[in-house]
Amino acid sequence: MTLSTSHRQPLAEEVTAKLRAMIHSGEWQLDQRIPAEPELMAGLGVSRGTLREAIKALAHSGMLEVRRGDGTYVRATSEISGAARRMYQDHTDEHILEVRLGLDTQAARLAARNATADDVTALRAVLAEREVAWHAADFEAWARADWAFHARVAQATGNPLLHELYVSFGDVFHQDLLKQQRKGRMDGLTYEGHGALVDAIEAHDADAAVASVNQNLNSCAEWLRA
Amino acid sequence: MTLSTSHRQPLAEEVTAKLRAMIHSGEWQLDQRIPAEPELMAGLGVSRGTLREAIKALAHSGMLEVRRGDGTYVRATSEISGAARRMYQDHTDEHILEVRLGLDTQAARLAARNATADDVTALRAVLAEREVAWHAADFEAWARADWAFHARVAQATGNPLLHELYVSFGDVFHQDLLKQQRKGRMDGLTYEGHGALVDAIEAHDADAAVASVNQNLNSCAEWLRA
DNA sequence: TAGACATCAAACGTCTGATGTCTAAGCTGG
DNA sequence: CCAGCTTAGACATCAGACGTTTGATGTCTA
Repeated sequence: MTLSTSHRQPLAEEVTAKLRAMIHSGEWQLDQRIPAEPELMAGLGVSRGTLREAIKALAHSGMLEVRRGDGTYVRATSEISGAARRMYQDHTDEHILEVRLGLDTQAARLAARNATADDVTALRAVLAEREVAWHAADFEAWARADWAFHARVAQATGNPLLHELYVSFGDVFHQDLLKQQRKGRMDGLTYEGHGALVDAIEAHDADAAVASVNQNLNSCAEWLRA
Repeated sequence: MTLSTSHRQPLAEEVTAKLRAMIHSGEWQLDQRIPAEPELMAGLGVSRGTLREAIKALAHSGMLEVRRGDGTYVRATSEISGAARRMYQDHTDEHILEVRLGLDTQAARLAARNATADDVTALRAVLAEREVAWHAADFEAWARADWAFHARVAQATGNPLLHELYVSFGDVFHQDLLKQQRKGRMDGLTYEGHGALVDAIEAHDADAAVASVNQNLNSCAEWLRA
């Protein structure tokens, strides 16, 4: 804590926090339109200007999209994923994948070092969900479970920052997966490999975990280039 | 502009962009107080509400700090470094270092694959600066050169996203290094190692580059724990 | 003279009301 | 059934006023 903020928090900040909480808690779902300004004014007991400052702040960070004449929509569930959205806009899939590979590798290494038995159990459970969705050809459920697996690995590292990054980037990556599917090029290339990763984590074998991730994502990179 | 803005961009967005440009261009320096709202209103030709929305957006992203009764100050030079500032506030040095290790490793691997002769030349130049600063006991210059080296490695990867991340996080990491120095525990542990990394990059030896980074940052991690 | 206190101007925080502009949906006539 | 028009609702912007906080200045006292 560098600055001792003796000055009390402005009202607009509180309102921003409340709106963020509404989104994060899921009360306002993704892509849903939130109530109009007058209604929110009444509900929160603040003036238009204050409310608009709060909304604009969240809009600027990418969580909300304000459509003039229409309404305001939830576009992301956290600030970081808002940044991720812009990231996706400005960079190619391959470059993003390279950065992800760096994080995935490190996550695998740390998870192998720090994962508990509960972590391993949870990982296998998510993997089972993923398999069920695969066989049911429910692509959306599969993508969700796939990302949940990666996020769970990050959680198993015991590094909250890494976990936060994965959770926050989740909906953007998820959306990207869906986009890939629309290209009609989703064969089962990442179907295997995750099981080996869990085995390596359970055995606390960091090298094997890293190797598993490398193999998995390298093939994914080739697939992107194809 | 990637998104087809069928709807015209709101005025407040334009103002936000102008303010951001003022900061990014260096016209408003770090920690400097920007002109008061009435003055900006006149200069930009917008009403106070519109101006305040723009300011608040930047404040929320961490670039500006608005101090009631005093004025508004520049606190970061980009949105990402604003996010980095908050990241530093919420997580321990060790966890941040773990994430950085993941990125540094990947940067080294990709730089070894993609670096050009010019990249290598530039890297050696930065390293020379760093050494000069070290012998001159100019810690600030050393920290700046050290980070410039890492950023240059990221640039050599040919991955603009990775480069952007390093550049944007620069001032925050730089500040962190200075904080470490204040703890009075800055011995020359990272003095060596970077030379070996450049050699590996020049030889396009990815494994050696990764090994160099691992050794370097692992010792750094131990130093943090000490 | 040095420190504590009172005062003031500047700057941001918030509220209110009015008006402009855009969007999506409903209506209408063919 | 559809194309074009109309309209209600929603956000965008402006203007003015007043409240609250802060930093600086001046003044008084020990």
